[in-house]
Amino acid sequence: MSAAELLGALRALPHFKSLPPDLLAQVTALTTRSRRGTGDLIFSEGESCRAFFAIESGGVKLYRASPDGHEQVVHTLHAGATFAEAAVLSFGRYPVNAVVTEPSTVLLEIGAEGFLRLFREDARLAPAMVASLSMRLVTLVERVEELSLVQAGSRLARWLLRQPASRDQQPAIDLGLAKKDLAAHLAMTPETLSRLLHRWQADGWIESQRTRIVLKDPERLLELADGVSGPT
Amino acid sequence: MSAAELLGALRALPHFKSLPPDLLAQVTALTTRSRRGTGDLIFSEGESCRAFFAIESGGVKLYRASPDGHEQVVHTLHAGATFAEAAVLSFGRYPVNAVVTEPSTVLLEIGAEGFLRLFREDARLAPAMVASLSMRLVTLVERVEELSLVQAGSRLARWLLRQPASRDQQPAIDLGLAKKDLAAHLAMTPETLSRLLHRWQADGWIESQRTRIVLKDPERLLELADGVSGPT
DNA sequence: CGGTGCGTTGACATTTCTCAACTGTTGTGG
DNA sequence: CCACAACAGTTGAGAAATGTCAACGCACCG
Repeated sequence: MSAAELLGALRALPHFKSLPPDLLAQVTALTTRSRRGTGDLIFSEGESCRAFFAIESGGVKLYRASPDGHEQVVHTLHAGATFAEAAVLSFGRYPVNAVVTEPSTVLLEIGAEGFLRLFREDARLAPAMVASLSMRLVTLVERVEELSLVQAGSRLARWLLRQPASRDQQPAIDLGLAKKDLAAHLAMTPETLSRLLHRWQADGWIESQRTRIVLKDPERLLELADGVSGPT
Repeated sequence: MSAAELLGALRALPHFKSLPPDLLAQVTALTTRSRRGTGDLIFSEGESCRAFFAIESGGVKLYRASPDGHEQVVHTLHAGATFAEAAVLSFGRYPVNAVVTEPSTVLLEIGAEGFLRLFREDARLAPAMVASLSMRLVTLVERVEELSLVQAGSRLARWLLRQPASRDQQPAIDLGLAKKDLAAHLAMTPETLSRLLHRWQADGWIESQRTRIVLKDPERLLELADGVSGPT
C-alpha cells in the first residue's frame, strides 16, 4: 500500500480534509491500514491507547460490557467515521470495546504516540480536533435525547427518521447493522424490535425486508417519535 | 466586580487553570459575571450563540423540549462546570435549553465573538478546549451507558453510586436537584423515583431525607446497578 | 394565611421483558 | 456440493416493571 494511497484515504475523511497538505502528509506517516472481518476485536475497555482509528469502509460498534454480560452499545459507526480520538488525546485508555460488525472492514490506524507529538508540535492540528470532537458531542447529545424517550417505539421511529435515506422514490434505509445490534443500540430486546417492525409493516407504515426498511408513511413515524403515546 | 476577581474565578475552573496567565487575562476581558435565580432561562434551543458559560456556584440543567411538552434533561451541571463551548466553537446555535435550577446561581459568561477571535489567533487555546471537550465526551458516554440500562432501579443505583459523597461515616449524597429533575435525568417518572427510594429505605439500603440520601448498603446498590434483575 | 407546585401514595392499564420453541440463514467441513 | 451446526430472527404466552391518572399532604413564597 503506497503512501499516496494512504494520504488519499485520509483526505477522504471529513476530519482531515481541511488539513494543510504538509500536515496531512505527516499524519499519513503515522497511519497504517488493515482489513478486518466481522467480529474482530479492535481494542477493549481499559486497554491503554496505542492508536485511534478511522473507518475507510465497513462498520464498527463501540460498546461496554456490564458485569452480568449485558452489552451496551454506545456507538455504531460506518465509513468516514473516526473513533477513540478522545481516548488518545486525554485519557490514554480506551473507555469502551470496539468490534468490527461488517465483513471486510478497512481501518486506518493512526499511532497515538506519534499523533500526540504532532499535536503538541503543530498548532494547526488542535482546531481540527476541536471540530471533530464537537461533532461527536452533538451526536452523543442526540443519542441521550433518543434514549430518554420512554417508549421503545419512539426510539425506533426516531432512529429510522434520522438515518440517511437513499432518496429515490421513498426513503429506503439500509440498516448496516444486525437487528440484534440495532436493538442493543436502542436499548430494547431483539424481540421487541422484531414485533415493532412487524406491527408497523402490518399497518402499512413501513416495509421491512432483510436488511432494508422502506418508510412508507414518515408522517406517522414522526408522530410516534414525538411520543404521541404508543403504537396500535 | 474587579477584573482581578473575575480572573480568580476563571482560574478556579478546571478548564482554565492550566492556561498561561497572559492568555487567561485576555479571556477575562471577554467575561462578565451575573447572578441568577431558580428558573431563569439562560438560553434556549436554536438561539444563536452569544457566549458560553461557566458555573461559579449553583446549578444549571440543559434540556430539550419535545413537541408534546415532554422535557428531556441532557445534562445537569454544578459549580465548576462549563457549558455550550461546543456550540460556540462549531455550530453557532445552542442545541438545547439552559435553565437555572438553584437560587443564587453565579454564572460567568464568556463572549462568543471575542473568544472565537482569540481561539483563532492564539494557538494555546485549542489544546485546552480539546481537553475540555474530551472530558465532556466521557461524561456523555457514561450517560448513554447509564440510560441504556433497562431497569429504572439500575439507573438510579448507578447514579447514586457515581455521586461525590461526603465521605464522613457513610456516603451521604446531597442531591443538588429537585427530585422531579432527577427523575427526568434518569428517564423515569417522579412517581417511580419516589417508589424506588421508598422501597430501598424500607429495605434498609438507603436513608432518604428531603434532599439528602445516605447509602447504608452500597454493596446491594452495586448489584442493582449491574442489572442483577429488579428490586425485591 | 392562602396558593402553587413538589412529593407521595394508591389503583389501574400498558408496555416491555423473559422464557421458550421454532424457522431461516450462513458458513463450514466432510 | 451437500449436510449440519451455529446463530440471527420470529413468534407466542405469561410475568413484571413502569407509566398513567387521581387524590392528598406538605413546604415554600408571596
